[in-house]
Amino acid sequence: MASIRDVAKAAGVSLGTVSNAINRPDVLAPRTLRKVQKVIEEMGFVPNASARNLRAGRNRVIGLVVPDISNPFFTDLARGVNDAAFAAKYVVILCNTDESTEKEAQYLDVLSAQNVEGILITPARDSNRALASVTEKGIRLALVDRPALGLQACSVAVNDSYGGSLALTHLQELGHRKILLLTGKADIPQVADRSAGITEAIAKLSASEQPTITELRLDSMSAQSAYDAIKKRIDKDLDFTGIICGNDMIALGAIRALRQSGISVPEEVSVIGYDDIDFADSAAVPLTSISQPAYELGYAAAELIISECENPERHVHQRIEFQPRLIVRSSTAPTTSHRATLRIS
Amino acid sequence: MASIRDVAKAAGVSLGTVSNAINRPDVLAPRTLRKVQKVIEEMGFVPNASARNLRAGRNRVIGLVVPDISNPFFTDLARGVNDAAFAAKYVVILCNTDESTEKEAQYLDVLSAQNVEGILITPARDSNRALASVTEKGIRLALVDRPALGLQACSVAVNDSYGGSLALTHLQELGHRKILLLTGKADIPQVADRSAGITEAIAKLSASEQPTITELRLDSMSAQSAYDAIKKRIDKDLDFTGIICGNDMIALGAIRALRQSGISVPEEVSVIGYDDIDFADSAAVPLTSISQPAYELGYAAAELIISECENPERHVHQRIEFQPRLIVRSSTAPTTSHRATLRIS
DNA sequence: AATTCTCCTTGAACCGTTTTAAGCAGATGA
DNA sequence: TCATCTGCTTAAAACGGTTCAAGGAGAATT
Repeated sequence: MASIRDVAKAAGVSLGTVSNAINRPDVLAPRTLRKVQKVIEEMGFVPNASARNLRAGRNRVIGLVVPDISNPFFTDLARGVNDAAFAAKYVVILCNTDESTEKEAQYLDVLSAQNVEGILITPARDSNRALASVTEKGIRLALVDRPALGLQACSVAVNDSYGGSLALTHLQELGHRKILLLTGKADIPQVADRSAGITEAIAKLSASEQPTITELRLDSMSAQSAYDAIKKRIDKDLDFTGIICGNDMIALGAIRALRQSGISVPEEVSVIGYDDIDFADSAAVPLTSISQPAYELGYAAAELIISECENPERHVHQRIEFQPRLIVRSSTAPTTSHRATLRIS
Repeated sequence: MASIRDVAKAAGVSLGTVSNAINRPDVLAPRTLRKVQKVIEEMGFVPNASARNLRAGRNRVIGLVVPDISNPFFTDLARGVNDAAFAAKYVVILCNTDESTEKEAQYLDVLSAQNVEGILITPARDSNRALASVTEKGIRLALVDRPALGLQACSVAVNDSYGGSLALTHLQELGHRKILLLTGKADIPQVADRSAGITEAIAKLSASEQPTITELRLDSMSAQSAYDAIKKRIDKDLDFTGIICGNDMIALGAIRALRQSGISVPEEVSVIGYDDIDFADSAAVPLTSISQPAYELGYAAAELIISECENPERHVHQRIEFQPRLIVRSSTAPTTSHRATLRIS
């Protein structure tokens, strides 16, 4: 392992000159610069990041903390983060919390021990205490897909409330009046915001047009648990004509359960997903879904925190909000009664 | 930012004692230990990883270099790596090469600058030179899903040749004699190995039973490029009854193209994917696929490299090989002639 | 020729840890 | 009482860089 001293000796210059050759090539005489660069090249010298960081207090590392990287939304997000980081010569440490507050706290500790410059996080719940202690250690924070409640930090989000209203309005316009909301735990902020958006959208409708909502909370937002929940529900009677799902995996699981019980989608029940994952298009019933710009979200978040790291004094915290879009495919359709109405008019 | 000195001052002991409290609690007198721990707790002191690493030469960071994290195979793999790393209190830097040798080399540079202890890599092509220079810098290497050609390194892989033969044998037994191989560039090792497995499997058959293979190389192993390729191919005539795909995304794209052209799957053409991604089950036509234990692969690879980092002198390089499995769903079926044959006999 | 300026280069301090040899009590044995 | 031992604690030397004040060599000016 060559050190900067070895290079200096080999090039016949002082250690400081080698450092300059690396970090401020312009202060060196061209001849000296070339000479040093040649030696660096020959020896395959790579500056030790730890030593560098120790002195400079910077290391070009950021942490990304997400609930579940297997979820395509976060996969895309992670790619966005990675690409933005790579472009700025930063590096990303990926952390999976599996929605566990405890694991999140542990990862936060590890990241601050690693001295990362910034952390991009989608907090599973309101983990404000843990987050506050991170900022106290001088680590910059950016909240992803979640507003910064009282925290001095940037945030990047998709308008979940609007997303919820998009889904509801779509089903409502197709004539659905009894809607099942199949979603995750209420303490997940995204879940709460979308519910709020749905409630608001309903409030704006005239009384006669207002659908009734039944909520069903899943412990895990996976296809399997949606499948199980719907299977159980169907045994009783079918008290809904439309389902709004917390994500596309849930929608896929629900559709599988419905079809296996002989209930056709979208003829008997319409199902709308969330996230518009790549496979929504190739699913057994191509999914109507709410599309979120996950990649762009990640890219923007990384740019934000990197710019804060590079320019702390000039930085002002900001909030970037993306708008979700409704993508209509084949898993939603007008209700039979609505079709009849249309025919009459 | 509290340093170890601040803690020492506050606790009224020397700096070395604080260090001992952290790293070798047993050498301290119980009273001293408690006193120091209390101060550490109160000040929220976290040792600086850079300084630590600089001195100790270790930093508990490993790099994971994969072609594309959006590919569910690598997503699962990354989870496995992350979980194993987390269990050992390591941290993972994720790198996406997009199959580009150049980006791979850049990431390798960044990782060695970061002084990572080890790198887990699925090299896009034979990038032996770049890899060799990494090992020269004292960074340990483990190859994922790829044997170590001449490199002193551990490797973890799935038997791709066997996977290829599984796919071929399945279609062959269903009566298919004209098979299209829809896969990626020939210089991707996995692609080459599977082709080899297919060729070997064919060689073992009697001449009359041997199917003929047509190969079609896609530039990108994505659903879209498969869709385009099949669309173009169909305009001519249908000179195959079965397709073996390089991965499930390709299979999904191919199926979409076939069905849009009025060709039914599996009645007219059987399609077999590779990877058995989560969505294979929920696809328009549930996919027959070759399942790879991606999570386990990642977990094993991370364990291997971490054990090497912890115990360099006792470590011996090893190769772990996992076996793929055939998962039969609805996208493959006997050919019409084969069904006839079965009926007669 | 002496002075002033420029432009580069150098040496030394410092970043926050770990580690090791040395030091210092208090206890034990002679 | 003095020497030896034992059990903790401490001071100081790395680790490999960055940075900055100070120095030195030419070139330009007087």
